[in-house]
Amino acid sequence: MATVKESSTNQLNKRLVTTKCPVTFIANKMGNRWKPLVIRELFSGTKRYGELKRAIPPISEKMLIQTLKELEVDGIINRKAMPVVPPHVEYSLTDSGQDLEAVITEMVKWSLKYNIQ
Amino acid sequence: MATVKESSTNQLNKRLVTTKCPVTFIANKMGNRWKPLVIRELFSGTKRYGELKRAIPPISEKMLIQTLKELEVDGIINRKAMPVVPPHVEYSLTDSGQDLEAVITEMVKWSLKYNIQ
DNA sequence: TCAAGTACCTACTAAAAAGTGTGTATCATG
DNA sequence: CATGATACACACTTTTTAGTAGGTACTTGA
Repeated sequence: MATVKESSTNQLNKRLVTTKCPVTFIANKMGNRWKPLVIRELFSGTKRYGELKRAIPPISEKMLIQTLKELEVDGIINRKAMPVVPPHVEYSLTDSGQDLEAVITEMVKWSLKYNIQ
Repeated sequence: MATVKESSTNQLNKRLVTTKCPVTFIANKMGNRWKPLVIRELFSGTKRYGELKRAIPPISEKMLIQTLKELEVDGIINRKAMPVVPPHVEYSLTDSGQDLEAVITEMVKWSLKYNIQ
């Protein structure tokens, strides 16, 4: 789903830093272009794939599922697929996903204080 | 220092997301491979370029100055150059840099709770 | 029977981030 | 007179991330 060269210095440093630095550890879980937006949507409750898509218009379908898959693998969200047709899939936050709210709250505070635009 | 194509969808989305999402806003300031490590070093006080380099062995000189420059541009750190030779440059956190400690504290809490390794 | 809606998958390309390697000026020291 | 230490600068390559553009299966409704 994204080929990674395990032996590169980039990967070595990434692993090194991730295991030594809690900030990087969490950043790898929630810190890319779309993850925070998806997480925020799920703070207000369980959502379907299509609902997330409509809630975040500029995201492409590829980036949306990619983001959802990574969040699922990292245990931040749950995926519940109903065996019906047309498909019906629901996403929700896990406990660790919910616990991100405290972190995000602090980030929002800082951003409001220093975001001048 | 890193050529960016302003017209790309990537950049459009980056700007869009950065202005709409406080998490992304702050992530752009402190969320890459080396920034958190540099910031952490500076939590314990002013440091010289060479001290930072020795404190974070795997970082390359290019990545270190690049990181320092970005942090300076973003107002997270101060750079104080003494007009002596050999050069003597000191880096320290600004107020907004200091204020990152609350954010980082929450991140550390989450990481300690969910970092299983 | 043809289009629309569901939740994806896959190959590909463009762009950005990270890393490598070399070079700079000035002085002190051996 | 060469070497080391200081704090960088710059061109370049590698690796990763983001985005584009197609396609899938099944069913309902017109």
